[in-house]
Amino acid sequence: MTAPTADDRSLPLRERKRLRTRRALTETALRLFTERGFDATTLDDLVDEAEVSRSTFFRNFPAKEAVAIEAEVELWTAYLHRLRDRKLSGPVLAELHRCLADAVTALDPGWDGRYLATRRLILTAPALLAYVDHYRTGVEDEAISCLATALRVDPDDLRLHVLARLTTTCWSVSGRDWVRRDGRGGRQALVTGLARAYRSVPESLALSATPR
Amino acid sequence: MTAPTADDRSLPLRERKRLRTRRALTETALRLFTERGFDATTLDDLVDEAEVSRSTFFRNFPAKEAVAIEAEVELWTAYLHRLRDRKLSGPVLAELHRCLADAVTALDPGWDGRYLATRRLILTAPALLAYVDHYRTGVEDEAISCLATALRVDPDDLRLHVLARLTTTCWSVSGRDWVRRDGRGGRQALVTGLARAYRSVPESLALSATPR
DNA sequence: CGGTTATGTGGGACTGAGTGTCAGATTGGA
DNA sequence: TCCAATCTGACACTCAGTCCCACATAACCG
Repeated sequence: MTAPTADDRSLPLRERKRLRTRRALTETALRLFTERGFDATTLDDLVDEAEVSRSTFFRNFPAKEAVAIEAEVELWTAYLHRLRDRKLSGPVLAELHRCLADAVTALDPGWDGRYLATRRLILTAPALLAYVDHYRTGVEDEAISCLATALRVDPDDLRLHVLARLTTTCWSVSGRDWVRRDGRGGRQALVTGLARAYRSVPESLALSATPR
Repeated sequence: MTAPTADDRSLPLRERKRLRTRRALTETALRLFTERGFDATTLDDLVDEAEVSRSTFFRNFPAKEAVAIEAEVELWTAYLHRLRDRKLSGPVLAELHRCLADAVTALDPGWDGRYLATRRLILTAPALLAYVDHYRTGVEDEAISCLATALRVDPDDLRLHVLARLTTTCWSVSGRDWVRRDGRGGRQALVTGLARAYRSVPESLALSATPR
């Protein structure tokens, strides 16, 4: 489950190079965007600093925004991966929770810092926020199709949509909280917060307004 | 609740003109995008056909995508409007449902056709889909802040996030279904489908996988 | 090992969205 | 009727993203 690193000798040379440039780009991007701002940093600045061509950039990332949210992508990729592999049994919401929590736990040690940087960046750049919103929708769709297959249910079944969105909602709220505390408590605190979020889901439907 | 039309004599002339150009732009846009495709239609094509300048376009819409999803905006604007005005009492999810259903019902008669055209367009243009995803997130955030104020609850309370997202989820599924049937059954069918969606929300949490 | 093929890279030209500015027109008010 | 506020059109500019082609380098095979 560990992501292949650029110096993994088992990979063909070409693949290793690709990973190296990818990593160079994400690192440089996070640094430049943080220092100068997302909008103020042009793609030319970035590829210049990372010493690759614009062509190469677009062969690795579909858009300027994409290189800034690698940490987000790593998380959801791991989540979907687990969801696909897992034999589901029992309440589905709990299964989704488990997949997400496991995914978070297994991410490489440097992820925390990268994710914090990414989230902070997003707070300053509307374009990034829009990009993440749409990206997560894609993740939800993937999750729905996984579930539909695994449970042998119509992909249009509302229940799947609700469950898939609940997962991103729980993440969104607990993740934001974690970032607000600057990641204090580390991975453990994040997982704990996530669990609390999932626990309070059932209360949501019961929420009632008392007219004053 | 009826949107002001371009020939409402009670409005100052300036405002009437503004509405007229807005309407010209949305109508032309929907037509051109449908005929030639969203990507294949340039902004110059559009403003040329609508007989306004590019400057005027960007004074009315923040992006090319925005002019294509006016029907979507009308819906959610009406929803949020009702949500703000309404005195909430009882189960909040039911209240949200009521706001949305009322909003749909009250929209002007031409809305059906415009919305169908918009949704079909979105199926063909990824950029539009991304734009709508992000737009709806904004609506959810607005709804959350409304609810937080009305219920005197922390805006970070997960329950509000869940409720706000459930609303867009229910809409998304029932709306897609309605569009797939080419809007057959009209507004009434849409509202009925929406009600069914809301009804099946509680079952979602209970959904359980039976290992085979 | 040497030669061939496939794949990746850099460079440059091009399109089109979105922004800023400014002079001129149009509206609202006195 | 005249003035001030506001809106419009036109133009120049930046930058993201696409396309294409010559060249290099890795992978494969005899």
